[in-house]
Amino acid sequence: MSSKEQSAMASAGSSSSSTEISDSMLRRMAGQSVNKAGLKKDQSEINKIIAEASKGSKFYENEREKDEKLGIQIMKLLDKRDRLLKEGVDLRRLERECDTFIQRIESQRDLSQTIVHVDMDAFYANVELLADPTLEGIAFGVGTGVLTTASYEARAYGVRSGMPVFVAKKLCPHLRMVPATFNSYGEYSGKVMEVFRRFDPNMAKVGMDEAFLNLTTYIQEEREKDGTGQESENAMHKRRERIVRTIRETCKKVTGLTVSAGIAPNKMLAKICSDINKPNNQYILPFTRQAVLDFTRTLPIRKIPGIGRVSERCLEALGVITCGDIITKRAELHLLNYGVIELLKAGLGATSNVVEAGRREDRKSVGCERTFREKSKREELIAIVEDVAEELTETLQKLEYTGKTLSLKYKTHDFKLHTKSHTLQHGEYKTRDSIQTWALKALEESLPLKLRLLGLRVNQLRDLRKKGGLEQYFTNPSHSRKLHEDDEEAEGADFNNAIILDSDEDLEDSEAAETEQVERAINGSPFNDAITNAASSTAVPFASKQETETTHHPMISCPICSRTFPSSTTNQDLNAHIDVCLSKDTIQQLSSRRSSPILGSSESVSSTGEKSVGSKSANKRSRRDIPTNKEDEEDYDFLRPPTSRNHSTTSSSASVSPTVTSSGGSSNKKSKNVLMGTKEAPRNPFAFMKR
DNA sequence: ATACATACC
DNA sequence: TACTGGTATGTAT
Repeated sequence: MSSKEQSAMASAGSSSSSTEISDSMLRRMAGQSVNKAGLKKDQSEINKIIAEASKGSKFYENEREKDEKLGIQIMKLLDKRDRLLKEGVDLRRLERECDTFIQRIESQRDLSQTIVHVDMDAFYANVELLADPTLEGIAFGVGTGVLTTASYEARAYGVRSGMPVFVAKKLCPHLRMVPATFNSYGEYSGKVMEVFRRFDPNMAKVGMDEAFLNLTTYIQEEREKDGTGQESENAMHKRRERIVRTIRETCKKVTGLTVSAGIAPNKMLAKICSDINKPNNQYILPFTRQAVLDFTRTLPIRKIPGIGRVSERCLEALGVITCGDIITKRAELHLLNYGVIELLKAGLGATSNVVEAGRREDRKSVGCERTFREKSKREELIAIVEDVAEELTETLQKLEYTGKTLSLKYKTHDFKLHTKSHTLQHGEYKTRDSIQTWALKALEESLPLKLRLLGLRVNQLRDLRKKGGLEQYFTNPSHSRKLHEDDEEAEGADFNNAIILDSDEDLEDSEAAETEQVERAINGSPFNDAITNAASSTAVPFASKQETETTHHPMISCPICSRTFPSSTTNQDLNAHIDVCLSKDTIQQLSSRRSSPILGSSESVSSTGEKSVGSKSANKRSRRDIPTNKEDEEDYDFLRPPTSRNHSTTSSSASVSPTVTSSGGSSNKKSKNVLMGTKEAPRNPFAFMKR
């Protein structure tokens, strides 16, 4: 048994002598933003204080249980791996399969787009600072009960967003707390987003305080104005840096708030880079394949968006700590069915560079929930559900959606989450009554209960602003429409009327469902072909998409070493070359000699983190403060995880490189991404844990 | 279709 | 004493 397994056993088993807190628990209690943050104090000391402070609480007990379960899952995972290996699975074959994935990913690596991630520094805290200058230089937090943000002075003590106030006070006894004022954040957010839009009208907002920009078009236009022709890579580098500095200075001038930024050829890298020189600074990654690979090789996997605490632990158990390890351990990851392709893309730093504004049609659900002090009286719980239902109804009406399925969520006193949902066959949730009726029924059949949270959410939405019927397919093909254009008077509408008029009816026209089928029909899945080909040991087509689709080169070139071959070269020969090339070049470069464990703490990559959390304050919240300003209308402008989209292809403003379209023509019902991507294998750690 | 888990801001 | 709220997406059944 390896030492890895032993340590997995140790953390899974009963590591609870009454004084000892297991390593994983220490990390778990440290909270989600810990890895992103730079720390002045010794982190392990801080972690101990945090865990010690909440030990014995129901919250802690629940976390400990989850931690234990995870440990067991991880053991099963390792068992499964060992069993498969003992059964003589052909690791070499899996490795070769992965190598064709790598080759494919490399062939589509796109360095032509200038992607920027802009991220406001300690957003809520700095807005509060503007309103109250006495907070200057002071360790303070924003929020009540739980911190949504901590000032940089507070962070020096290990105080983090998402941390309960009482724990934060243990770390920093003189911590001052100020309540959150969400309306003002919305106003400032609107102002900075406006600034960002000047540089990329198609900017993708990510929550209140960050955004992705594609500066490619802006840069090109600026160069045309200058009369600058072709530029050296060095000149481009300087130009990118200068423009981003201008963006940040403009934000500061307009709002008084500081911004940090990351500049890179795709979203994942840009996002990671925006953290490096935080606060109030920027970081640019050179736009070369080599620089990207050097950067990712030692990058801790936890930095990859979508890899959270749980995935981190699973991967760690497999010996995958850095992105470089993903390449080294690719065969094992593939063996365990752990979304290798997505991991490889991240590991190679070749992820999506598509920046587009969120569209209204993208919204999938609308919900509302609240936390309160433990309650178990039937009448009290009913009153809360009624209240939540009322608020949800108003939100739905304001946003102009109805939905087919409704779910009730509740958290018991011991922090266990439960959901119940119901979908209407012939009608839609639309009125307060229709929502309340089912919600109350669902609650009552679960009673008696001791609860601390109740929430309702509507799924399977129908957009009331979108025309139903067939004409939608002929008129405005969804993409070109932007948000602002059609929501002028959204806030002026009178919904009380609607409530009365619709009273209790569920029956609504439900014809708008065909859309998905249309979308499915045009989805191709090039990667499926790759998988199929690899599995049947057929050679992978060698040329990149550009080559196959936009031109007809008589020669085929290796995307790794750029060597060219006559088109008559057989697939077998080509594959042989790939093997050699990959093992020589990419793989050696990527596999860290020995993934140095020092990286985790010596922080070559991160420095400070932040992240505002939450939006509405808990408990008491009048229905009147439903957002009403224009930026709030944009709340559906959320982020798709950068790694879940595929790169290259049209980024709306990409005029620099030729547009590339999907090549694989195969059909795959699961794929959602028209651009090129399939979802690929899932990244969920439990996918490969079953049985 | 439903329930639950993970992740992000 | 004390641990948010809103959204997405994936898996299991």
